[in-house]
Parts: sequence; structure tokens; C-alpha cells
Amino acid sequence: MSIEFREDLPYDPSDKSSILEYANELVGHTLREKTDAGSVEDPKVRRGAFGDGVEYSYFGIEPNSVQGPDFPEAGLELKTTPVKKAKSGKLTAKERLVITMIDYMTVVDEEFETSTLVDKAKDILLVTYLYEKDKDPLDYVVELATEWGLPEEDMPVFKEDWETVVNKVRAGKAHEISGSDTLYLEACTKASNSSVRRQQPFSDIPAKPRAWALKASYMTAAYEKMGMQDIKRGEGERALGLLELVRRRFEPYLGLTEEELGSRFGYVHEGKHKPKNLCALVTRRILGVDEGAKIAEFEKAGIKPKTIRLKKSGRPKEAMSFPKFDYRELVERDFEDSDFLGYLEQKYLFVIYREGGDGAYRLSDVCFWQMPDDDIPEARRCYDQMRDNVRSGHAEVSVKSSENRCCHVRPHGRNAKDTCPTPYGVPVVKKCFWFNQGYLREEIAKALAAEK
DNA sequence: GCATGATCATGC
DNA sequence: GCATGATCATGC
Repeated sequence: MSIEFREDLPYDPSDKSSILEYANELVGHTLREKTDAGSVEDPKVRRGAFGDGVEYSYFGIEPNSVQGPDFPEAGLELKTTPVKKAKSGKLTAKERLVITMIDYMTVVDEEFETSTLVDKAKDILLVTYLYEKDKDPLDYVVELATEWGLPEEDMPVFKEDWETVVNKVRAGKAHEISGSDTLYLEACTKASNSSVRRQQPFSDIPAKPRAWALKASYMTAAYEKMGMQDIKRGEGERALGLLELVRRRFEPYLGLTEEELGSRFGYVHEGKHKPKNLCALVTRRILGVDEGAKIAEFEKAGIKPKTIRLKKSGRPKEAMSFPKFDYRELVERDFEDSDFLGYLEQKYLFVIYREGGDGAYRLSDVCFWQMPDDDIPEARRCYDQMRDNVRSGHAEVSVKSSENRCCHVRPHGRNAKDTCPTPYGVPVVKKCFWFNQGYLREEIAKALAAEK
């Protein structure tokens, strides 16, 4: 079977530059304007309908289930993917970009460099469109049509991610793969319904079908880069894994006290009291966030740096806050759709200071952390409990840290007068969710043990 | 020493 | 001017 094209095409499907030129004409336009497509199926009914419209109505590719590239002679793979605009105006990926299904039986014999993934993702015609809720897909505006492939400088991380997943299959643990195992790549589940399972080579346990995909956070950073010049960075740093790269950044500062670091970065002056968030400022500086050269990998991997000061006992001096929540939103939105769940699913870089015998806090460790999936239900309990409080007209009542193993609720405003409206009309002091100190203590101990 | 309420400093 | 990422302060 081969790809078939409609006759009398306005471009040459065997010529890459002709395809790209024609694709470019779609930018800033909609399928309604550029094709005679009557209607595209409702994307809620069937995902990918817009993509099918682009493929069939615009490029004239006859519907098929062929495994090869969409433009075999030009070697191009057509991928259509939604973006949305953030409040800041920046384009962000609405979803992960799925590349190709993972075949558990054959992937174990592949090597990364010559893998199906690398092959499928090396030459992509990427067409992005602005997703707008309630809009007919025919009226989605195409934002970008460009040739794109996995960037060379990201390969070390992709390779690490790929091996993490493939090694699980090789160990007969395909059923234990999780999307959160990896940084840029994601082995995402892909099946028509949740009961579908596939055979794996080294275990009798059936595993969920999964596909290679690029995480949404990675794609968001990639879009930014497509519109900007490359970020300059030392060549030596490129080949390193992310953790190693971060370690190297922090290495020169390990063992220094908060005050020493503060004066080194110019935050501490004689006769001026030290800023409350000194450690956090120092972390930013070491990561280079202020130099306009944000560690690009951080954004791509969606990692959030957090500074934690551990007391002599090993317990964090403070709990860890999240952004404040809106009481009205809390009541309206289920946990599944909440910002809170988004924060919980983030990967974090913990920058750890320890209290010494002299009472000074010294920079001592960095580690990555992500909340274990098993703890999510406990956090959900906290969310639902606070939701019930607000529903019953008592937003002022918080969930105490003694009531939940993982998190609690506490004020988070400028002061007691800094309030947020409630659904029942009475403003209540702004609050947010916090990770409990006890919970953090255990998790940090686990994370550090795992990295040693 | 811990839990909880209150507040601060900075950057965008 | 406010969100953010934290720390401080107080009472038990």
C-alpha cells in the first residue's frame, strides 16, 4: 500500500521545497478559507479531525493507514498540533506531540540513534493551529507551518529519556512505564479504550499501548525557540544530562552560607537587613534566570526550582507554598481540572540548604523531585475538603496540616487585608495550598537517597 | 518544636 | 500593583 494524492494538486508532493512553500500559504488562514471542506468533524467526537482536514482537504492526501511518511518521496512527516495563547501572548502547546506508536516487541532491539522514534521525528512538517474553545475547527487559524526535527542539542536528554523507557521494556516492566519517568519525551498511553493491552517481550503481563510523544512543556519551549535565535551556551554543557548540568552550575557554591552567597551576588549590604527571600534569589542567580539565559532545559522539561532550608533535624524550616487560589474557581473546578493538580504534577528542582552547628544555612544539595502518583489522592482529599469548606460558606476555615498527610491550606496574601472574593460574597484572606513540612522531609530524604 | 496566621522583597 | 516564592512571628 502506498500514499495516494488527489489529482491536479497545486504543489509537487515529491519536492520538499514545493511542499513547504504550499504549506506556508496556510499560515494565518483557516481551512474554510483555503479549502472546499464542507465541515470537519467535531474534534470532541474524534480527536485529530483538524489534522485530517489539513491532510485531505488541503494537501490532497487520500485517507490511509500507511505506516510510512506522509510525503514518502520528500521524506516528510506531516504533524498537525494545537497551540493556545497564554495571557502573556506567548504561544504554548495545548497537548503533547505524538510521534509514533511504541512496538514493545521490536523496540528492545533498537538503538536510540537508529530508532523508529529518531527516524520519525527527524523531518517533520509541523503545522500548528490556534485552538479556540467552541470554535468550528474549520475556523481555526494556522499559526505556523515549518520544517522541524529533534534539535541536535536536545539529543542527550532525548537519548536518556528513550533509554529509560526502553530499559523498562527490556526488564519486562512495560506495564510499569509512566509518563513522568522522563523529561522531554513521554511514553504516553494511546488506545481507543482503557482496557486495551499489548504483549511485551520479557514478561507475561500485558501492558498499555503507548506512543512516543514530545511533552507539551517541551513543545512550548520549542515554539519559543522557533521564533527566537538560539540561546548561546557553552558547548561543554550541551552534552551533559540535565541533572549533571544543574549539579555543575551549583558545584562552585556548595558549602557556602546564605550570607556568603548573598554578598557574592550583591544582595547583602552592610547596614541593610537581608532580604527575606535571599536563598530564592541566590538560586535564581545560580541558575542564570536573571541573565536572560534561562536554563532552556528547565522550561522545556517544565521544571520548577524551589529553595528549601532544612533545619538541623532535617525537617524543612518552612512549608512550601503554591500560588494563591480563587475561592470561586475552587468551587467550580474539579480537582482533575485544577491548577493545583497541575502544580502537583510538575517536576521540581529542590535547591537545599542545611543548617549547620553554627546556625548558618549552607547550600548543600540539589535534586529533582516529583510527587509520587500514589500521593495524589491524598492531595485531592485536601482540595475537596477545602472546596467543601468554601461551599458551606466557610472559606476562612483551612485544611490543617494535621488533617492531611501531604498538604494543608494557609493564608497567602500581602497581609490580613489582602482578600479574595468568595462565591457567597464575603471576601476572605487570600490562601493557597502548601506542602506539609513532614511530608517534604520524607520526600527529600527519598530523593537524595535515590540520587546518591 | 510545631502549627498556623501574617507578612516581606522582588520582578514583571 | 500584584503574583510569586518564600520567611517571619506568635501562641500553644
